[in-house]
This record gives sequence, structure tokens and C-alpha cells, in this order.
Amino acid sequence: MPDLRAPRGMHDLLPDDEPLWLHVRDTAERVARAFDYRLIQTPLVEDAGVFQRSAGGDSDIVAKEMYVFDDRGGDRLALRPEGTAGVCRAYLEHGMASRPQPVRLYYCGPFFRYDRPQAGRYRQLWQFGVENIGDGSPAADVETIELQHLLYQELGLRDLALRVNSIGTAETRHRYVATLTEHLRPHAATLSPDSQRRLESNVLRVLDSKEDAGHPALVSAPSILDFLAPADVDHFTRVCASLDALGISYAVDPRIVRGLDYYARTVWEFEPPEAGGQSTVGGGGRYDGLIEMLGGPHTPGVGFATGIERIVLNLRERGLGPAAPAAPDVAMIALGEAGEAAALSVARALRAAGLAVRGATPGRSMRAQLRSATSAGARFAVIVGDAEARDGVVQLKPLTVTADQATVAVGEVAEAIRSRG
RNA sequence: GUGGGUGUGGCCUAGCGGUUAAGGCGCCAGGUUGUGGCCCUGGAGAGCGUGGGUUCAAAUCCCAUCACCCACCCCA
Repeated sequence: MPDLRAPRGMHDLLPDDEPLWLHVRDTAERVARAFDYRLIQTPLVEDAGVFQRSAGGDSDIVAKEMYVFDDRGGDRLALRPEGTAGVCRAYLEHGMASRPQPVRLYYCGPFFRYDRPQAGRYRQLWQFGVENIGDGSPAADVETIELQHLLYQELGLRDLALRVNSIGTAETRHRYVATLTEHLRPHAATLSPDSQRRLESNVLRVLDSKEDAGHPALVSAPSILDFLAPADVDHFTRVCASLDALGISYAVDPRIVRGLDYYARTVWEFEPPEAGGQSTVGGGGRYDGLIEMLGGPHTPGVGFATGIERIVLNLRERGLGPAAPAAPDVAMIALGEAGEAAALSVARALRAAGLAVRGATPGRSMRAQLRSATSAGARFAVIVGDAEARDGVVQLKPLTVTADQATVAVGEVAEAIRSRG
């Protein structure tokens, strides 16, 4: 066991993981482009203030999960724990408000949260997400939900359940929190210790408690939906109506609260059926106040993020996705010094013709090189020995196709391969 | 941060107090002259997470520690 290992909770993505992982990333990008979203890549590191001011100083993500450090110049930086704040910072910094609105963006990259690792939970995690900035209408909420929904459909995750809620605006939430606290406080003694703690720190989270799910005080708790301002109710009603029209099934769940302070109005989550623990595959919401918190003008926005590792986890559980890695079209086999030199130029020509060509390992026996070509899954072996080099030909040997081995002139190898499929 | 489980070559696993730690996969090399996939043979590779202790003797028992996994918490 080597004494140097990957940091806790951080993992190497190995060649065997590649097919599934790329499948997920490519599918996500394809779906995003189908909705005309454009790629944005922000730094993995931001001024810590970007997250402190947006997500909320006492959100878990910022308070206990953020990697923060001072750089050599004394700036206080943070490894990004989530994507929306950085994208909004970039939106502001690059004056995207003067582009046609809304601005549709997607991103894909690593994020960092200092948390205890667990199944589906990592300290470095990959997220794919989209942000729709500049459109406050219900249509934008619906568009991002539809995009996320389609992404899961395309991947074959048909059974993820969508739960939606509206948590209103900051003011309505403020009123709700006050009432909820009042409602729960008399029952504090009978609530679980965790809920008692949340009662003081973050009342909304009490609603999320699994332990107290059946507690009378929670069952009879007021619903945030009853506290929404008329405009918020209207917004939410229209979101739901559009989802209905699209045939996207969902459940309204007034107990959904998302972890970040900047959310307002619509919030949602996609979860596998009957799963507990680290099960959320992706979630999103509207964040109309966020850009203001970052020092910009009031700007509406909505988006979602989904965890690549959690998608992969779910695909594996269901046996979905591609299994076989891409195999090369050709494996070069070189024998002798002249053969080795000739194989190099033949390989270059084949690659120029668009074929994937695995280079030869000239020191090894023909048998060894052929075995290696077979295990690599190459469709053809191209054998070049001193005799072939002298005559300007190669031996074209089909490995996965049934066809006879043939002697082919150096200039006609690519064509010969094409004609043999 | 809290609780539980696990820790043997690259991977999977056997061994659970006593000779040079066993097997499978994978890897490398051979099975006559430049031809693979099956099969056969041989080889390299661990001293049993780490440290300490018990014992004549420990991978096997005890303690500590670390890592990983699972759950709580929280979230992707």
C-alpha cells in the first residue's frame, strides 16, 4: 500500500470508468445544447465572499463544508462548493445583462465540499448544471425543469421522482418561519434532539426530518404554500400547469427546502424512488435575489445542478449505459528495424485518414503483439516486417471481422480497411 | 462531528497461533522457423494497512492509530 494516496473523499477517474462517465457528460451537453444553452467555465476557486454572500453564511455548505484558504497574496479564496454563485459572478463581471435576456448557460466540472465521505458523497464531486438568468417568468422555471427531466430520460433514468415546491420570496419565508417556530416551540420537548437544534438554527429543516416525520406537531404544521403572496401563488400555479401540459409528472411537496439561502419561489428535487440517505440526484430552484446579493441589479434567475457521480451510481444500479470502451480500429505490429520505421509512417497515414491506431511495441514477439492487439479489441492488425518494408506493403489482418489476411500496398491500407468494414 | 463494519500481491479471495503466505483474474515470457482469440507451461509481483503489545512462535490474539465502506447529519 503506497503511503501517498488520493485525498480523502476524492477519487481518480480510471480508464474503466471512462465509458459511462463520458456517456453521462456527453448526454448532458447534448441536451443542454438542444435547449440552446452555452458552456460557461468559471474558476474552481473564487473569492470566498462569492459564496458567503450568496449561499448564506450559516448554510451548511459555507459554514462547515467550504475549503477556504489564504493565497500568497493574502486573498481569501474558496474552492467552489456549488456552481450558481460563480456563474452569477461571471454574469455580472462580464456585463451579460446587456446581452439578449435570458442568458442560458451550462457548466460541468468539479466542486468541493469538506464533508464526511459516504456512498454517493464525495469531497470532490462533479456537477452538471444550467442557469437561466434574466427571465423571471414561470416559463424559465419550466424550461430548466424540462431540460433536467429530459436529461434523465435520455440517460434511461425514467423512474426518478420530481418533487416541487414554492418557498416564496424572502419576506413570505420570513413570515412563515416565524409562524412555524411559534407552532413548533410548544412541542419542542417531544421532538428529536436534531429537530430541537434545528428549531433554533434553521426551522425549515425540521420539516425535512425523517425521524419526526410522523410527529403530530409536524403533521399539523402550517404549509408554506399558505403563506405565499398572491404573485408567488400565481407563479407557482403556472409552473405546475405547464408541467402538466408537458406531461411531466411531479408531486408538490411543501416540505422541500433547499440548502442554500438564495433560493426563492420554485424549488425542486429529483430523487430515485424509495431511497434514503444521499439520494438526491439533482435539484434546482429560482434565485431571484442572488445577483443583488453579489452587488448587481435585481436580476431573476433559475437553474439546477445534478451530481455526475450520483447519476453514474444510479445507472450502475440499473445496469444502464455503455459497457465497452472505444476500441482502436487498427493495432500496428512491427518486426525488425526496417519494419519498425515503416510501421511509424503507416500509422501516421492511417491516423491522418481518421482511423484510431494503436502504435506497435516493436521489441516484442509477433505473438505477443497480436495477443495485445486482440485484447485491445482492435478490428485490424497491420503487420509490417522487414520484408513488407522492403516491398512497400503491409499485411492487413482482420481480427474481429471474418475476412482473409491480405497483402496491401502502403498507400492503400486505409481504403482496404474501409472496404472491409 | 457521532455510531457501526472492513483492511492479505494491480483486482477478487483462501489461510484465523507453528515449516520459504495459497488460489483465481490480470500482467510478462514460452509452446521450433514472422500470426491473435481457446488451451498448456513457466515467471514476476504481497510478508498480510501502520505502530506497539502478548507468546518459544502472529496474517492469525490484544491495544492504539490510519484508511476505506455504511449509517446519522447535510446535500449533488
